[in-house]
Amino acid sequence: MAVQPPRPKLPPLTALRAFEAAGRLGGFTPAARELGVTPGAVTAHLKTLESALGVQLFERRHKGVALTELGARVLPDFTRAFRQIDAAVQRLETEAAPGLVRIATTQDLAQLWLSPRLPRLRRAGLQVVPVPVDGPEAARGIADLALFAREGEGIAAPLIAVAAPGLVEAQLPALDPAEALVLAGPLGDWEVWAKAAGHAGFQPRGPVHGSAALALEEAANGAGVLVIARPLAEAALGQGRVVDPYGVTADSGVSLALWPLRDLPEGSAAATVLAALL
Amino acid sequence: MAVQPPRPKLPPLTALRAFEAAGRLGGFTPAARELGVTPGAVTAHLKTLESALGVQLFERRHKGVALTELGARVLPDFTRAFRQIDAAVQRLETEAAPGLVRIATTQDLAQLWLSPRLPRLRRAGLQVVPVPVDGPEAARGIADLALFAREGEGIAAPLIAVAAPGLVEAQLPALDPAEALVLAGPLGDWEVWAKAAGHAGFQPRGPVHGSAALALEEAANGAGVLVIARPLAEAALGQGRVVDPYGVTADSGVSLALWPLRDLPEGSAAATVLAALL
DNA sequence: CGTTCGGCTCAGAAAATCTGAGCCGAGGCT
DNA sequence: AGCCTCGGCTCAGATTTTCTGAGCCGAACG
Repeated sequence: MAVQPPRPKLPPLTALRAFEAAGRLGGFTPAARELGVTPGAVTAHLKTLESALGVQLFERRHKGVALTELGARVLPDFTRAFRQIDAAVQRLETEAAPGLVRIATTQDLAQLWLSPRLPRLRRAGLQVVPVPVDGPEAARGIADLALFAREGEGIAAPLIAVAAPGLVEAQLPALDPAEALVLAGPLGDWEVWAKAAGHAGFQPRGPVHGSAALALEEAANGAGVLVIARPLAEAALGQGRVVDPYGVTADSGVSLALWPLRDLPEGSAAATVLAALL
Repeated sequence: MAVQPPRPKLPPLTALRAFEAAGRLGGFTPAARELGVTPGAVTAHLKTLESALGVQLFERRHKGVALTELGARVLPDFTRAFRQIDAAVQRLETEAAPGLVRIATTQDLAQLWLSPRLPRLRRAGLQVVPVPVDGPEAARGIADLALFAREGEGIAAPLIAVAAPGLVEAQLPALDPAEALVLAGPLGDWEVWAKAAGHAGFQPRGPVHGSAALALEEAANGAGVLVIARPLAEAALGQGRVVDPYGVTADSGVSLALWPLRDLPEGSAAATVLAALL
């Protein structure tokens, strides 16, 4: 008879969303990435949900988690339901701002690859906005297109070395480890490039940058030689801010990929932009 | 190019829920009732949503609001989507606690009408829990059945007058305005009863109670005569705690209604309870 | 046997959400 | 005209939710 505490409430939508993501992706950590929160937050949500319902949704394994039988049974319903919500939101946003195309990408790709290509699209009346996200997983529902580097097919992204024109002058600069600027990540892989250039085992010792834009700026300012994926350096090469003194190209294995994050209606602004950029 | 503030996010689910409810119910106030919050909270949600999207979803009319053309266009998608969520939650809860049946009702009905009937159901292995809510509108999604007084068909709820047995003794108590206990609301309508009893125009002056349980307790303790819907007094009459000294019955126009808040699968615990209580 | 992976816990911080009270304009009523 | 009611708005402040960050722990990997 005890009529529970004051306000009976439905389980919080945000906890349900966490359950859905964790179930679909098979873990709290990937779910956290998708939701743009820390894993601890997901843990907390699931704990809330499970204790509110008095049921276990996940089995805690030594490494990771797995849906319980009950969890697996109800998950598809939630996946469907949230997909519908996302679709409705997408539609609303599209209708709210027709002609606006959001591209989820990294700061670097936005600045060095996308930005130079936008003016032409703008002139065609398409409003394109880069949305900075940590990774493709976090792009769910917040953009129309995704642009990221990834292994496999796409826009080729071979590695080249670049340096300030002033550094080259009459002769090729010697490869000095102390002046070898490093861009972290596969888009700035010195090892691969050095091998292709016949300097296998070369150890760059210059400053390490996380940002391609900054690394490129440094190179343009004469700080040294930088290995970088060509598409990122194209604008700077075109403006003569850097040059490719060695002419050595190496395949990094990754390429730039641009893909739709949802169904793009035929002839929609997003579809047009996608076609124009490829 | 300005890459907006740090974290691009999807519109908060709770604001979307507010939009859906307001759109479906045609106003912020009814939506607030359904969501169990104040109208101000709904106003705020809609403001958030509209400014996040940069779109007007509602036209503000002098009295109330109306969906804009855009709002009306997208509303059905959201209604469908949230219905799916609710259904998924219902299913999850049912699977989490099979045999548990939640009945949304008022404190009074739970205590005076439902409670006496539960032991029999419990003996049949059905776990029935009353969920106290403000009104039927607020019951959405948090219970399986709803039990409320309302105009129209249902379990008849004629008005009778009751008093403590000690008050009656040898003769009928005179109708003393000062000892006429009042239960607020249609389930305690003195005017209707008095007219049926041939005392048209009688003005009760006793204490006014909002709670039927409390009013009945007062009557049982000899505080005076109380007009109340018979179903609420049945248990007390059966125990001899109060008696019906006048034997006058008046139709209040309202009755008790018990109805399902969602599809009840054939043979489910909720369906069984519904059948047993009617 | 050290390292990595993934989840858990806890305290504190930040943000979302809610309330309550009063305001305002329009329409209905007398 | 004057009064009342209705429904939404605003604002400050309170409350609750949600999130982070740092450290812990056990198992699997190599």
